[in-house]
Amino acid sequence: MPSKLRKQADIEKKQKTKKNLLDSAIKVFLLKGYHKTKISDIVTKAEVGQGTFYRYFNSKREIFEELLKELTEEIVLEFSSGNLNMKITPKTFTEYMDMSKAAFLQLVPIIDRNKDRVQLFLRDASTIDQDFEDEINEIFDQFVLLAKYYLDNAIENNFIRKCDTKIVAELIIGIVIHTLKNWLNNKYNNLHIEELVIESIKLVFLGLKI
Amino acid sequence: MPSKLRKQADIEKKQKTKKNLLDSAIKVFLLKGYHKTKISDIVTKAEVGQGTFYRYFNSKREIFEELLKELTEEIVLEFSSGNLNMKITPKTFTEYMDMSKAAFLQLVPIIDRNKDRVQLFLRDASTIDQDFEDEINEIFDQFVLLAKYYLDNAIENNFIRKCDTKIVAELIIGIVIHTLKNWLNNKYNNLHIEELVIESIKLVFLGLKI
Amino acid sequence: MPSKLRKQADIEKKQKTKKNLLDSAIKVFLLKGYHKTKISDIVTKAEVGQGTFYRYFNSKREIFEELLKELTEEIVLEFSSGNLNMKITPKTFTEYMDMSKAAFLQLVPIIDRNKDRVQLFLRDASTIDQDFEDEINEIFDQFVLLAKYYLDNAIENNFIRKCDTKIVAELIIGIVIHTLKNWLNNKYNNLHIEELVIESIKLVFLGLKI
Amino acid sequence: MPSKLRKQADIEKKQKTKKNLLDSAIKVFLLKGYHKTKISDIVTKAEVGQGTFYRYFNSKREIFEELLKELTEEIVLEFSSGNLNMKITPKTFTEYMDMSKAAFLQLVPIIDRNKDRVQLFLRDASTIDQDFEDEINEIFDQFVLLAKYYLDNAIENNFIRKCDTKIVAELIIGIVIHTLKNWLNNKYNNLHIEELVIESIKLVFLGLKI
DNA sequence: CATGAATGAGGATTCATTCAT
DNA sequence: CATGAATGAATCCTCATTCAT
Repeated sequence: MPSKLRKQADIEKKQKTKKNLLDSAIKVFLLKGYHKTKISDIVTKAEVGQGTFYRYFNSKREIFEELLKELTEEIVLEFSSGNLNMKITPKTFTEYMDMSKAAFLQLVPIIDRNKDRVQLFLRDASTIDQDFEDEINEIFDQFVLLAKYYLDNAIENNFIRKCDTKIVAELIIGIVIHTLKNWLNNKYNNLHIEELVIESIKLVFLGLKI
Repeated sequence: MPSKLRKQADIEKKQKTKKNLLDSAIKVFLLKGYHKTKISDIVTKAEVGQGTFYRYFNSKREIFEELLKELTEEIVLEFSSGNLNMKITPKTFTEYMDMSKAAFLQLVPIIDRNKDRVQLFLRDASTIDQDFEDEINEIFDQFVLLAKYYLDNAIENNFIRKCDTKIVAELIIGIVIHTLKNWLNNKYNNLHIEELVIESIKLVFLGLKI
Repeated sequence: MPSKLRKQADIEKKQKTKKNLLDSAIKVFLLKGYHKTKISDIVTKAEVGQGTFYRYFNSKREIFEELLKELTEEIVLEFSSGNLNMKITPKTFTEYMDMSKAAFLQLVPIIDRNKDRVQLFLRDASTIDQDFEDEINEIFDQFVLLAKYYLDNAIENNFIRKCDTKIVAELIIGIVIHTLKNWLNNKYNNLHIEELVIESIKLVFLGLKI
Repeated sequence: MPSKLRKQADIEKKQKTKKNLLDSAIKVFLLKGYHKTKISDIVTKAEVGQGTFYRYFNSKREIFEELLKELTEEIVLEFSSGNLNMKITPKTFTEYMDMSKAAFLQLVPIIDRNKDRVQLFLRDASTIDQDFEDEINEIFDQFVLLAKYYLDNAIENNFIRKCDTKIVAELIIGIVIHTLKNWLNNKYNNLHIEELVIESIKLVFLGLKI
């Protein structure tokens, strides 16, 4: 009986169509911006019928939501996998600095795999509605909290000078996000992101003092 | 003849109406976001007829453009007035740091006077169209260039360590903008912006080293 | 007391303003067509305020009506003055033909004085509303009736061949109007209207036969 | 798979809807005039939604344009099919006259099939914009050129008297168009168009001479 | 399940007309 | 009397969404 195979094929086809729509959506969103993008732009890009869109998503907002969800899930996964946690307890200022560098560099592959999405969310998400703005801010805040936790820890262990760790954590995340945006906008044309990370870490840890 | 007085009165009335529309627009934009704002929202807020809007602006984009223009003009004025330039040549690292602090603090009143606009542009301008995104980036770039100029100068005079001044300038502006956004979003509820500036400068100049 | 003089001056000024508006209106109507013309176009051309228009006319239709009235009155005057009537009873076919030629040539100066109006009415009047279409047709019909009267007369006197004078009268007026339109559109660039009249009369009276 | 049949059915449906809109448009245009007609009048007549109009046409002007295009194409087809050319070389003045009569009579069925359109264009087209006025004039000019060609030919063969063929051709077309307008306006209530053609030809060829 | 024609509510835009100065 | 700023009704036009095939 082919019915089972048929069903399997159907499911695969459906998943393919959905992925096709998601991929098309992100391309168009990125090019025209979320607000200027029409459903018809997405289905034209995906080369499917207008009605097909509504078999998979209820609205433009929903497909955007799903795009964001995929990204945040990947980040959360990376977080919860413990990859971002310090595995070795640093013993010196330099070790602590190197470890921080390593922590940021671990995020690079995720961002590299999701360049389009990251760029889209950094630009458009906060202008859609309050819920999205909140969600974006929550993600940022998590990074801030993580950074603060490290900073507090480092001060306790006397690796770094005393400071208002809440503010400094925000400043660090501020650097990261702005740098990321510039990099995604190809502002540092021939520069590898690793170099940016290294220079950032050096600035934060060593400052500009000779 | 009263014709001249009449005309004068008319001109003042027109300017008042236009200002009313601009003020109303910024309030509504800020509350609902540029994209969700309808012309009818603006005229309702301004308590004028729908047609009145079109006597002064051709579209929603145009009124936004004018709001941006007013802000950039004020900034450019501040720039060109030389207020942002170093007046005293610093002689030591500390003098240089203090001077930088002072430079940033000079921007604070402009931002304070234009809180709404600044917040609006940082959030919405880049999502309207490419032209706006470019314009915003151009403004940022000017600050980056200024920062780079100072950095180059400081390195030449041996006040600070050698570094890739282009990147570091971007990092500094990144800190500033992100901090600004957070502050405008009332993230640092009870914190004075001066404290943020001071902490930022300290981070950039001294790093986290003990 | 200057009050009387003042009043006189006021009246003259009013007449001047009204004439200014009428002249401006016809120019704009001719250029953009009645329907595409806005009141604002007319007052801009006349260099008066928007409100001034409404001191003299209640609507766009009314100013058009007045323009038409002036023309029809002039034509009616010419008619009633008897200028268009045969003064001499023709005695031969040739005399009759010459007389007809003269009758048409008498209309030339009126048309020449009112070129703009004639062109405007021939093009736009019938598209404004039924009343205007009727009025235009009535004018045409009067000419047709006149022509028919002459034709009947001529047949009775054995100057011309028998024919359906209603139809032929219409045909003759058709020739005249179409020729007029072409001439007003500068289709016969270097041709004097007299030549057109002569050729027309020749065609109607003599046909193409050798 | 039914996809092909489906598509076929869709295409037919679309064509039907479009035709429905075109038919409705012409009816409303004719009744209210082009300028007084609103898009909503057309869709109400066609009994479709407002948005449906915009699936097929971008504006009122565009649907009018398409109506005109259909008519001109039919005329051009008739022209190029050679039906309007002389098939038999006339040998006498009478033969030439009969042939001319036949030529005009050949146009009658086209006009009869397209009464509405012809009437619409003769009345409204020239009041829409310059482009339309030009297009209309071009069509008239083609007929003038054809008439002139015949006249030149006839003079060469000594069938008719010498004359300014350009002017006379214009005069003839003027007769035709004016007559046509009157006929379409039901001015000759009980008169068959053939009678009009015959009387016109007689006038042009034989004149009024006995 | 896929399709795309049809829909109409929502929002933008125009312009004749009013009226306070 | 002249003015032109203000008005809002009228109309255009878009596009997310539905639904019959």
